[in-house]
Amino acid sequence: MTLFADLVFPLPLDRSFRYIVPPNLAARVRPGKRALAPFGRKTLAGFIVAVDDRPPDGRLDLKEIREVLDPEPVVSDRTLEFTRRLSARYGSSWGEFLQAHLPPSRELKTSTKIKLTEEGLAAWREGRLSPEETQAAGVLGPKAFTLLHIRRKTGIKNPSSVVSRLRKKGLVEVLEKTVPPVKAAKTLPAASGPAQLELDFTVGPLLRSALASALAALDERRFVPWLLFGDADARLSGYLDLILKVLSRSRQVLVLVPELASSVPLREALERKLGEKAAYLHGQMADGLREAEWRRIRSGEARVVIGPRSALFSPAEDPGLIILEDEADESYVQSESPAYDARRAAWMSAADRGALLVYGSEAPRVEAYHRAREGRYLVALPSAAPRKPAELVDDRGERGLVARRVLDRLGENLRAGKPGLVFLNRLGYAAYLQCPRCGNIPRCERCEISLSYYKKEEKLVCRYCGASRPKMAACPECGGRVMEPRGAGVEAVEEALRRAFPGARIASFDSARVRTRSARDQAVRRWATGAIDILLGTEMLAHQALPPAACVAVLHPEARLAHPDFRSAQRTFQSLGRMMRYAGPEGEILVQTAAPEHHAVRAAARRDYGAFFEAEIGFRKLMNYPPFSAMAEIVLYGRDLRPLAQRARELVRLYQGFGPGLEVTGPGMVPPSARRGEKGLQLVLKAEDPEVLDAGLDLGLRSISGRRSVVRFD
DNA sequence: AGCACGCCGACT
DNA sequence: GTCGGCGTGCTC
Repeated sequence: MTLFADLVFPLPLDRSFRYIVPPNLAARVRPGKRALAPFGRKTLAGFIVAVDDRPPDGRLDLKEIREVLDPEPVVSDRTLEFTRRLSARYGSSWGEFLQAHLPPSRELKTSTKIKLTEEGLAAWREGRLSPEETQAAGVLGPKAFTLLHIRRKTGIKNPSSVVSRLRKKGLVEVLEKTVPPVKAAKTLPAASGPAQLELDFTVGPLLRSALASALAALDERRFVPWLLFGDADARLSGYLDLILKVLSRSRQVLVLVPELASSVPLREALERKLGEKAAYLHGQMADGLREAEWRRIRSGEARVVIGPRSALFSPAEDPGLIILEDEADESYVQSESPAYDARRAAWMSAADRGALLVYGSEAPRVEAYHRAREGRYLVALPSAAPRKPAELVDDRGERGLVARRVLDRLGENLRAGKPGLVFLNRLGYAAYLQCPRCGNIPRCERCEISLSYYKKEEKLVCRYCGASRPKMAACPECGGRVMEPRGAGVEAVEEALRRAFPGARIASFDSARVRTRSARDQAVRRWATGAIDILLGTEMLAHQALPPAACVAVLHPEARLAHPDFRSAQRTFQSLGRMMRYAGPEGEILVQTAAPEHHAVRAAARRDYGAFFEAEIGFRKLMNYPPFSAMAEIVLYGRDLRPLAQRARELVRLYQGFGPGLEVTGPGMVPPSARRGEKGLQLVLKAEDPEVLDAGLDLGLRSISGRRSVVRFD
């Protein structure tokens, strides 16, 4: 009887491939092990996901697997099932999800080295080669080097074409080896839970009642979700209580954070209380370190794992608690392959492990809050210290860029020796230039959006593709002699502040000015030591850890409301809230806005999530947006708009004929920033029934070709 | 992802 | 006239 094995590869493919298992390997094939198999013109390591004795219908030209790589499965059955469901849900690669679960020592990277043959050496000596070939051969000599090495030494832009030419002539030899990036230990450490924590402590009063039932569930390995709603301090102490409780039950804890920086207080508190270092896993870590951390987690030595969304794939086999800090943060969505939403993935993972899942937030997504309230898993924490509301400054009818009232308050604080923070989320001097005579606005030729104006550099810059050109003196359309700046940016505000406060030490913190890590650290240090009177910044500043300011002014937080996105009100509420947090408990906050009556601005200024939620959920209901429907965004990518538009139109037509219950909007242009140089067309799908959306995505993704990305809002 | 096949511009 | 660009499609 012949056996067949289905393999998935760590490539962005959403299918499995069936191979014949030769009789000598039949005893060793098993799901969860990897096998070497011919794929295209290469031999790749793929994961065995199924083994059976039924031949596939139709196809007879199957290839055989070459080798079974692992003596034991490298992923558990649970991981196989979890990754299968993830890939089905997000239409992305099963193999890539599996690969993400492995330590660096189990990754196989192909190292390609190039070597001159005898003949090539002779040809080089005799000068029979073209200039580029001579250069490349000169670098190579008789020893083998990588393509990257050739490019670095010679400056040849595309060494692979030179090398392939040489190879066709038999002058070079290409050596391929698959090697793990770090020494592979023969075996993985045995998966093991942590030792029981012998520690006496008392839980803060905040959580006591909710905790009792969650712990009862934990003891029965029953899944329990929480939305832990409260400010950062209250959440931190809640997390600590939970972590200690779960550790005392000999189960590991997984903490997902948006950025490493936001996990510092938690890591420090854990070290103080437990005297142990939480394990940290991140894709950009050096392989050796990642390997060591991976082993520490797998063996149960590290009891707490902290990391970004990918830490969900860490080898903690049986965590009792998964915390997802700041659930509204967009970094939990990965749109490149393998695409997934870590919030949903964490839910799935906790559900099959019988773990407690805790989403934490001070300003959760309204869909998350709604679901938590409906599902009775909202756990609200009382605020440690009530904070003062912000003062709304209506600037309609103001003459200056910065409202009189804002200048007054900044000035008075300055005179009292108290520095101020000013936020405006717009780079450059002006959003665009416009000719007052003919109304012409200079646009980027590639992206067709208006160009931002940078005054100091006298440049116009495209904020999507980064292309820049010198500022024109006259209108290119009508020859008018002035081009007026419209839509003030940080550079203009800086100018206005310098005029208003001559002699004050004013600094600007934005991505155009503060490019490097060290420049960023230096700016933060200068602010912390009181060397800056007024610090001006964009959204980027709102992601720094800064000491609080006596006075915080936020200019035009409503700007993003103009974005055609159903989440723009929520984003406005969240970002305004984040900026307001930089005012200490005693700090004064001014919000200068042209939309003081908008619910997101008003509620944020009053720090009233409840009011925001009620208004926003009403709007979502009215418009049939999530959580009242399921939505997904499909983006098609390509260099040229025309073929792209063709594909998009076909897809729209397909969906229009799909039947009732599925609504399609678009196509619309998306910022090409995500993929450099490429254009993107976006379609939005909406369905009241999530299963209809699933079916729609299934159909659409099967019938379109070319590069695409899919994001589900769920 | 890689790689091959297949049609339109600058040149040994 | 050809080399080579990348658009398109396929990998058991």
